[in-house]
Amino acid sequence: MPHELDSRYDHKAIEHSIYKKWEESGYFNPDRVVSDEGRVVSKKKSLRRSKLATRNSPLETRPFSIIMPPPNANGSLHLGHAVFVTLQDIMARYHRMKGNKTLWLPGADHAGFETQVVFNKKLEKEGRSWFSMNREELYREIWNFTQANKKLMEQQLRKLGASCDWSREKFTLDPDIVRIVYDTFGRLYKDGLIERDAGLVNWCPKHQTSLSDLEIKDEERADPFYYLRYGPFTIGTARPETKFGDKYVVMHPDDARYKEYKDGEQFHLEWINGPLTATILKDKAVDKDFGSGVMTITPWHDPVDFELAKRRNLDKEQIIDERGRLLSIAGEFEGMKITEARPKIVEKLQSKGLVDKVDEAYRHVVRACYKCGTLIEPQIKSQWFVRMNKQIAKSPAAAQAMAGKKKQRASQSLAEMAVRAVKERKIKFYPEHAKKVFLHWLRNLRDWNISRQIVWGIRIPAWFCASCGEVRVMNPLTANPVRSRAYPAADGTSPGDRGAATSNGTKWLLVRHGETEWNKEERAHGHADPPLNNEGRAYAESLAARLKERHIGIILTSDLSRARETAEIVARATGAELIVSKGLRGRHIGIAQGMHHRERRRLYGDIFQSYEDAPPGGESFKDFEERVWNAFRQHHALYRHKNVAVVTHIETIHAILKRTKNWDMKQMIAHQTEKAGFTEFDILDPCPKCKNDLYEQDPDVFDTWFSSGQWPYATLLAGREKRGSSKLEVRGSNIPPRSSNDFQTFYPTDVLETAGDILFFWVARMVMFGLYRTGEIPFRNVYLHGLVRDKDRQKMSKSKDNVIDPLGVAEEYGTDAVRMALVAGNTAGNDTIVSEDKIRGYRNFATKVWNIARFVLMHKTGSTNYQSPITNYTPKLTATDKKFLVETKKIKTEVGRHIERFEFHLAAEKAYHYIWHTFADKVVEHYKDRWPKEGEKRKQTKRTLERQAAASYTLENILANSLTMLHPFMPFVTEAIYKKLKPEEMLMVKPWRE
RNA sequence: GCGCGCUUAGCUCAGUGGUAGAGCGACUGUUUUACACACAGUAGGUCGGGGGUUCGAUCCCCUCAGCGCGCACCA
Repeated sequence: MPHELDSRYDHKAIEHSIYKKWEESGYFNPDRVVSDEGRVVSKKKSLRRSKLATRNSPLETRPFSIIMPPPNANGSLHLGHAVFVTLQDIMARYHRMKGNKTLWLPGADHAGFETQVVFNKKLEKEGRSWFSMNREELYREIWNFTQANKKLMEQQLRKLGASCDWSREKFTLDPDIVRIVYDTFGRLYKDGLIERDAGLVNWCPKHQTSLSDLEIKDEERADPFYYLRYGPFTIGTARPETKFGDKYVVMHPDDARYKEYKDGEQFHLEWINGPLTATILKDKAVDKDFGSGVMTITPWHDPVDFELAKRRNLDKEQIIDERGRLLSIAGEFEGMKITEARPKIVEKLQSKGLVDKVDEAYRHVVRACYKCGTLIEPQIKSQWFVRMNKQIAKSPAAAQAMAGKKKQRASQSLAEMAVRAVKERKIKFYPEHAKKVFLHWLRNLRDWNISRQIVWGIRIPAWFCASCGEVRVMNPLTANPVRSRAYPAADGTSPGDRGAATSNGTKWLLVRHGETEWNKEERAHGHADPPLNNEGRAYAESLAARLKERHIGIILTSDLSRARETAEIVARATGAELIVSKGLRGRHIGIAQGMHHRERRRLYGDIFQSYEDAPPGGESFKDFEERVWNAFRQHHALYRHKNVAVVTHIETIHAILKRTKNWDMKQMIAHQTEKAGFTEFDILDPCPKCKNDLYEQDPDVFDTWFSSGQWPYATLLAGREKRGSSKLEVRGSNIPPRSSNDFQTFYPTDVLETAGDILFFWVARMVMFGLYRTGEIPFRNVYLHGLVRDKDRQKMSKSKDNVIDPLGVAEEYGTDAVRMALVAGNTAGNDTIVSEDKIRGYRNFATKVWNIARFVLMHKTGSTNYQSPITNYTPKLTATDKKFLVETKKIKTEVGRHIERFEFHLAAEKAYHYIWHTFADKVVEHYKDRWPKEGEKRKQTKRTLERQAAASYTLENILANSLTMLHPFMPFVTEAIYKKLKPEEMLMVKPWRE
């Protein structure tokens, strides 16, 4: 019997195959136009069909687009993701049924720093760390890690019923996305909105990178506050360890207590490590009422002091290094961590009588890395900053280029552009008050540091001339190719480099040879010629692997075995041509040859540090450098258009670096050996300033939000280059070729639906970049959802063990139940409470819907269940039947209106309430009377049969409408039921208004 | 310090200028052929305190209190 239904809805048996049918139908792709019969027809044809044309009135065929916030490809989806999937899917499904050309574009984010931190935790468990890995290794491993997660995540999105267009899926590291990100960087640079500057950055001593102002969290805590005697003054500080170099003492110009002192006046004092000359400054930056009203300044490690020093052009000195240890200025405290040093410094100050008093319970706010909680140590660093408040001189070149027409706009900054768009109500916020928060933030915005000292991300497309430091910004994916060059994703530059060329297209690498027994014994080689040992050969193999992906054409090496053997191993692996050059030999050290380094330093230390003096029987550094440089220059002239690896001796590398970078001996010696062991140059068009062509690329990568901030237009433009989707074609469906103008069709997008906590991180940046590059807002509406909490209002976290795995509960109660639980009671901007009880409640509702359908199908015209003869009777609708029908349509319209107003909870609750408490409780109950009860002997007349036919018709109609209105919320169970009702059709594309 | 919210039934939350709703929970009854993942019913709130506007306020305004969040350079 065709309409036999079990009394329970078995989601497990059905969900997977339903999703598969949806996906294979191709209806997730907006390029498919749906006819009323549910078949796909070509666009031109479909418009000629009058029926379709009627339904798809101009209003309804307008496109509707949502770009999915790309989940981080570093873990599996949690309930927060399930919330966005549900809300966005509701909109997508509703608009698709309404007849809009609906695009929901999925993606994944590489999530730079976050992912590298997550990955590092994994490494730490294995006893490894990112700091002990080279760039390529680390990049490759994280690449594989994210790809695996991404795949998993896509499956999870499917499980949640996401009706997104997989053929347009994007990853933030896709080459076509990266190209656009590079382009934006270049244009911002040209417009003067991105500058490289030595600014004070938030430095995380654990992760060894700078962070933006948004990536730090404030933490209130109690620390001792020390009052120290600084000459005639008393200064207050919570950080005595930064005070070693303080030589300016500042007070407010109006402070009567210090009126006898004059700005610029100098005095001598005894300080932590001895006498010091200090200068008095009068400046309004000082708060008279705080502490003693006098402070000394540490510009290198404090934002206020930095600003003051910058404004008044004062000296700045670094006190604390990147690992959080004191530098040599600290004298006896050098090398100590600040936590360790602080009490000892205070002790010393005390012993010198310099401590006035200590306030032990001083409460203040410290800033910490938002990922690891390590205290942020401000440092001065040369980094790339986006100038948020700098006026763009003319209308932005970027927007003109993209819009293809001139946009006349007044001079304004990135922040002002965004403020204006919001104030002009071009972008609406849900909840509305988010607008105030948004504007408040924009108006207090500071420059944004986008440099990150990590590997995982899009490498900044900026090069520095190795000789004079001149900056060159270019898009390596579009710059004029001299020759094509393939960069694999794992080479540490960026996957965007694949198959692309830079303006000159070649790389020169200076790499060190493998180890010999002499190296192991720490004996100096000179021109002695021991072979590689086992470790040396193993190193050569790993070097070969590292170089293999770089398409090395030529390997230059010296004729000495250790270099030459290393080079041969690399040549075998890479297929590169080997060129042996005696000129590249290391320094000839004469009598010191074979000596232990310590011995050599003891006997000849001065000579080896000197430029002109030669050791007995050996070369002076000057002669050595000349010889190496000549050889290097000759080869460089011959092979500069090829990718070259120079496999040679560490002194040779040092000599080349010294010449290239114009170092003196001191600078060269200070250069760290391990860094020189793998030096990478790009050979570009000669530097306009100094005519040299060796460049080094900035090793930093972009803050991840710099790329995701461009997501709306990047995804839509990137899609332009690709036609069709091989992925879906493989599955045997007939997806038409990708529309070539996604950007024109779908931009600006309709809704940006995302978590409220990334309003600044993401939403604000998208608005600014969108306006800057396209001249238009990226989305018309911003809907923000809150955090998911458990029934005790607790934030879900692994440590609290209250995490609900969305896929787990979906497995147990059905995806539909989870989706309903996530949308019911979920208002814009507020946190959502989800408990298993709530999910169970909506599972019960799914069963309810199922059983309504069971009843309707049992009483359906033609059903064999009751051996109903009503098939032959024309339904004669009674007034009640009509009333019921009208009511359903009214509710359906209201549900739709709520969705359009972003009142998803009201829509869901309305549909729920109607279906359960009207349709089931009243309508179905009402119709039971039209059929004879069991055992009842009621005479079936023409009239009763007509009334039964009317009941059947009405019930079926109400069921279809109920399924329609519920489908956006509970897509699986509704589609499953609809399949029983109309086996040939698909509810997902059933017109909403039918 | 500045800004933004929240305070409604035991719990979690909706909601409206005309003296309140849902889910879960509690209690009573019911195995009636759509559904016990159900049905019928019951109890439970002076809508944080105070003041104002209004014919009328839980809803609008002011104020106080408690809670939460965001921003902020007080060394």
